[in-house]
Amino acid sequence: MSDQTQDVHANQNDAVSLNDATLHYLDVIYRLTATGTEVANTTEIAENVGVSASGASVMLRRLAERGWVQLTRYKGATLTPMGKRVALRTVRRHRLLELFLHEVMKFEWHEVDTHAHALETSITEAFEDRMDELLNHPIRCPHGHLIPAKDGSLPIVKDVRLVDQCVGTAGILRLVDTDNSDWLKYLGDQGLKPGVNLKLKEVAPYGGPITIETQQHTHNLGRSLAELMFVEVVA
Amino acid sequence: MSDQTQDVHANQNDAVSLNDATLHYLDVIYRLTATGTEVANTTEIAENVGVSASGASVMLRRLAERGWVQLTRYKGATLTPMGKRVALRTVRRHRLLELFLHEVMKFEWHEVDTHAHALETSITEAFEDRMDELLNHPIRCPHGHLIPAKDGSLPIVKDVRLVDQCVGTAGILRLVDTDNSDWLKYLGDQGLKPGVNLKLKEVAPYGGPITIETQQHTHNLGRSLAELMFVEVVA
DNA sequence: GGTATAGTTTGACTGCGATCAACAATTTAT
DNA sequence: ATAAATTGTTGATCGCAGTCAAACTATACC
Repeated sequence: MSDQTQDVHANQNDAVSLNDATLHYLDVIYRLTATGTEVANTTEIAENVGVSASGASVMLRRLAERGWVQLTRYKGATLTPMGKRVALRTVRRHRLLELFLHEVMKFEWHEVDTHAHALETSITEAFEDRMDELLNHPIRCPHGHLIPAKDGSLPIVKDVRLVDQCVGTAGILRLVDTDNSDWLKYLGDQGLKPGVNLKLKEVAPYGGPITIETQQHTHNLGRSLAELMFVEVVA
Repeated sequence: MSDQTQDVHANQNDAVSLNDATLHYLDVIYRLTATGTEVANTTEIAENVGVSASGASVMLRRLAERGWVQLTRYKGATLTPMGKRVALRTVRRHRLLELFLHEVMKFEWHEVDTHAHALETSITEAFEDRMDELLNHPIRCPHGHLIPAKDGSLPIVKDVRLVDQCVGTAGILRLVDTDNSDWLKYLGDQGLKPGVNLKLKEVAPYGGPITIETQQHTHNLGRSLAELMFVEVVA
């Protein structure tokens, strides 16, 4: 309780009044650790934030000192529960923004990530809430990623990896798990966006292409693209 | 052409890639000098930016070194033509955002300034353009301020100060020149927003109140509020 | 098990935008 | 015209987030 206690306390509760850099790092670490991988390593983080590895290293120490991340030297970083709350708030804003940009501002689904990124740390809470209302409390962004609630909770869904299904499975495309603009544009142009009904027709062995069928077309997709797709199986 | 030439050149053309602080100062100086007053003085600027006078003084020197402002020591600052271009771009974004927040996001007219301020330095150019399209290339923000074009030009209008008109003059309210949320709320609640038809009924002498008449009501306004209002006179 | 290599951290330093305290210039009042 | 009050600038210093070069693990290979 010496002299620089003030903003630590302010921050504890509202995930909002943190600076851009902090929010950006926490967001990156969240995304890197959300997918199975237990810890995010320095180089990965540095690349995703867009700074040198040494820069990231320094910043990670700061974030650890402030209680946002759990750091094991020479190993990697994870978010503390507090850090995760903050990150989820940024993720919420990002995904709400993506949907807003798509639905209201009529941007293409492969463009929204960039613009959402520019805005995610600047919008006011009222703006966040207003988007949520306007969009009717949505659950997913245009790519199908889940939108966390303000308390950090995530909706429960039945997404499964398309490439893990057996041939003949039918389902609804729910998520295309990438923010790579080119891939999104390609898939979008083929009509492969969340909501579309599809059936798995063929899976070539040894990482080969897969064949899927929609109402209109049959598509042949390379494995790396196919691996981005998650579906809800329908009986 | 030594070693730190890069961003000076980048900035010269696109008013966009400047940091928040610079944009904020230029915006403030623009607003302070737009209304007749030839130069903006340090204290005024400091107050409007929200920093100490000494902080503003230092920053002003930096802005002068970089060619955005014309500085006369102990006198005050004005924008250079280059600085004015940049400022007008921020003003454009701010006012487009205000209208967007009002029309699309359904914020009240007294709320939009705050939220627009949070966003004005972060939006992408595409977002700016999209707002402009969506709103049909508007000319005024919700309070009636003019929206500069991307080249910095301002539409030509016939706004005149209400308090300078003689009793009996009828006109359309075009501009309420303040961003004070309380005053705006008060006037808005009375229906005194741009677009409304009104007639000047009485002007009390010695800075006393004025009386105006609209379709529905007769309003008595203190001089300071009345002075915010600009009208287009109709014959 | 010792060494090359990839990944990580440290140290010295930079730029930016602030602060406060002290000082200087300008303006106003007597 | 000088003193007092106001306004503006400077100097020292801070915190933040970055850089590069050098030093330091951790691990994988032979």
